[in-house]
Amino acid sequence: MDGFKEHDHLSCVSTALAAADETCRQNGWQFTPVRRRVLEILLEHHTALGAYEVLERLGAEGFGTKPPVAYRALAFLTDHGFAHRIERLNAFVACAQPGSGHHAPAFMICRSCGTVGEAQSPASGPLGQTAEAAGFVIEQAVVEAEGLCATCQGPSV
Amino acid sequence: MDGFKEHDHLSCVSTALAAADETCRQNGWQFTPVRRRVLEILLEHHTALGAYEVLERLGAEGFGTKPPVAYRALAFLTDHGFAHRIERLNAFVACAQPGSGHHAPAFMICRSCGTVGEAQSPASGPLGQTAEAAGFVIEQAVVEAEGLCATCQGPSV
DNA sequence: CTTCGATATGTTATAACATAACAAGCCGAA
DNA sequence: TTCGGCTTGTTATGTTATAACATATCGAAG
Repeated sequence: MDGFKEHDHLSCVSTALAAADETCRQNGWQFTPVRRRVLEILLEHHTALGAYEVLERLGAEGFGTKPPVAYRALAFLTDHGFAHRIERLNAFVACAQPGSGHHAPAFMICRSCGTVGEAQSPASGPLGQTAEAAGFVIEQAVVEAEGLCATCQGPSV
Repeated sequence: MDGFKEHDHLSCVSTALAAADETCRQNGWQFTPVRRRVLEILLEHHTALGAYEVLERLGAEGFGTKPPVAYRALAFLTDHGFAHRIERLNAFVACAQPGSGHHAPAFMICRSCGTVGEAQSPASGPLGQTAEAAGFVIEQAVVEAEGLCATCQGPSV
């Protein structure tokens, strides 16, 4: 599910939650209430949320109100591949490909509607070649494209 | 000059400064003392510097001591292609390809020595294809690979 | 030469993002 | 039942970034 297409968002959410549940159970990770709730919050939209926005929601629902509460849950989710940090925005999105054996993600950020789409990363490609030529070993890559999604390009295009 | 290879750093610096001088003159941009000095500071190393590190240097040299002084000079440099912001590090590097008609840069960040190398961005490549298929128009892309440069891989490799 | 507008520099103050360090609760295994 | 590991919560602070306003510089129009 890439967030740009119209889709059944309810099933999109429930699929992701179920996948997280399942993965956690299999690995012995604790999918606690805060963690689950933060994932749900991220899943509500296909846009990225700042840690403080998430925190505000948590606080309003009776969870802790201090930054570490949000940051820790977000760290859990990103560490285990249930969410991603978008460096460009200092914000977080739910992973759009729950359960897909992980993958170096690349993102497309619509500057108009804020939707963040996820794609496979160009692990090979020109950068990989340049890196190889330089003897540089890539361990992790941030690939974030900003632009306009099809919907936001409007009728004039 | 890619920062990973050994090189004549003095000429590396002077080339970049001369290119900036020249480009500014041609375009009627003011290459003022703060701006020039900030570029010099960034050029001292092939690593990224935080805005506050730059600011500290400026303050010690009689320039302003408050954040906007550094941020404005850095904005000037990045806006005109003399430096780049590295999102991953919330920091800035001098552009390694002064004068090269610009270019969507991709970066290789060595997590050991901090050196930031610059390459051409994979404008085409897998992400470009995915974007095109989705009707997403890429306006700008952040591509930052983190890993180990050849030197820092040590003899064991 | 002076006054005006554009640009640049500097300041104060505050916003936004992030983490270290410690205390308390929960829960399963010894 | 108590010990150890993990999770949650807190206080306090650190780091990165910008808005808004004051001052200065300088060339062009008057």
